[in-house]
Amino acid sequence: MESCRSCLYNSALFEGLAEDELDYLAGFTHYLSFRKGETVFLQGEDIRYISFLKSGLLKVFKNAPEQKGQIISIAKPNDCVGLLSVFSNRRYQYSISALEDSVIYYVELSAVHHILRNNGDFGIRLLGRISKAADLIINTTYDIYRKNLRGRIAFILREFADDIYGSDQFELPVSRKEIGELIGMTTENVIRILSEFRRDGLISMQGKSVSILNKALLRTLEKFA
Amino acid sequence: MESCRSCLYNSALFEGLAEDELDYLAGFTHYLSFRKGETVFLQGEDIRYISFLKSGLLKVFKNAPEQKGQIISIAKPNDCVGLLSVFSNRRYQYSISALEDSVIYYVELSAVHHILRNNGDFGIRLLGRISKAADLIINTTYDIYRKNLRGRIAFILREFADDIYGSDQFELPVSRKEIGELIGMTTENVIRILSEFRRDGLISMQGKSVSILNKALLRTLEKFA
DNA sequence: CGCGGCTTTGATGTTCATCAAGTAAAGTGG
DNA sequence: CCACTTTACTTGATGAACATCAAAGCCGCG
Repeated sequence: MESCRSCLYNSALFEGLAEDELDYLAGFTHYLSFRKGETVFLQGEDIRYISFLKSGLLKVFKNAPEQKGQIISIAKPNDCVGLLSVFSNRRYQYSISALEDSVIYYVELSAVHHILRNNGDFGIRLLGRISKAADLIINTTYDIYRKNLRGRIAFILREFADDIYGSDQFELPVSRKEIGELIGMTTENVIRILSEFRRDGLISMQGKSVSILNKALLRTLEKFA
Repeated sequence: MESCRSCLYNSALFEGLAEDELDYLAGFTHYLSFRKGETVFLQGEDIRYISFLKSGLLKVFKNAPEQKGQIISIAKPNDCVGLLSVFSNRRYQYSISALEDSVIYYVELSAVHHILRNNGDFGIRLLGRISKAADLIINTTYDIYRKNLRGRIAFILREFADDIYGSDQFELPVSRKEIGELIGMTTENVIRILSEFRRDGLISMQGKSVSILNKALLRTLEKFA
């Protein structure tokens, strides 16, 4: 399938592979579309694919019995979802659902294993990518929990603006409650501090629309609060 | 060097390698001893080896400018130290120092790369180990920050007993301050809660000697507090 | 139309960090 | 080896940060 072939080619994960290797993988690749809100897979399901997000936005979370701080990360296009689980567990350690309409490509794990066996350099690059992903999650987690609540909100606002939307104006793809789960605070305090930021002229906001007005101050808050 | 050869053979990291591959790696392996308190390496140093702990106990930490929550983990024998950084960064992202007298084996990274290039299955196993290590750190970190202070102390006491020493009586290898850095709380509160646990008959303790007296209750605290 | 989930604000209480002050232990130099 | 300094440990008092509880408005949906 030509579209799969070109998608693999564009994916950072498979960069450096030879033409024939990409062709081989393309034969074991398909994609699925998900509507906003739909579940992609659930924690505990069997892993049979390496999956990566082509377009849209996903949330990665632990579906623990109503606990807090259960959203691990937000995946954006070209992220490999569940990469950490893929090689260490037979089953997913996280659940994934779509925050926006999304398209996900699936490459059969057995086919990736086949390439890995014959191409050690690909393995080395994959090791690098997985380590970097893990490093990032670990560092981010420690960072967030060192900050006070204002710092956490500042952090997540800047992350949406810079890393996800590339713009200081955006629509929040998540509820206040989900923001709370993402950065470890209660819904009420998320709302309180967002309101406070609006009162102080740091942001403007109505519903899920947010504009960042004073990014410099936001960055300062993120660091020193 | 025969001792290196047999050590590699016993290390879980290299299991599944052929005789000649182990021989090859042994030629690029050496070991060093560290006294309690000595620095093994510092965050920012160049990575040239895959290193694993043969005996002793290490602490893995961020040497941020006096911040809290800066100890990432405690490494015990057969753990690969800095494994997460090895494939993703040229320099260590963490510092390591010895909590007890320790012996560390070093395998030259270039030699490991050489094996990886020619043995894809080794790469797959390494991917699994790295993913598992990352998964564990991430899960543990989230777990700890969900708990209240009593739960955190209960957690770390059980971890020392079960995972590190395999006994309900042990000598703490770390100061109260370091416990605080490990589980994200102040030194004073570490002491307060340890004292409280002693008053309530959960543990007995003098100096760094600890005996766990009521493990069931400790486990309950760990879960529901 | 009414129900449930999301949002918002205020009041209250708990948990935890900070500050302070003192004792014990451990290293250091004469 | 002893005075001296520093570092670790301990307890109590205080205050700040944050969660919890409560109540009301809002919105989408069956």
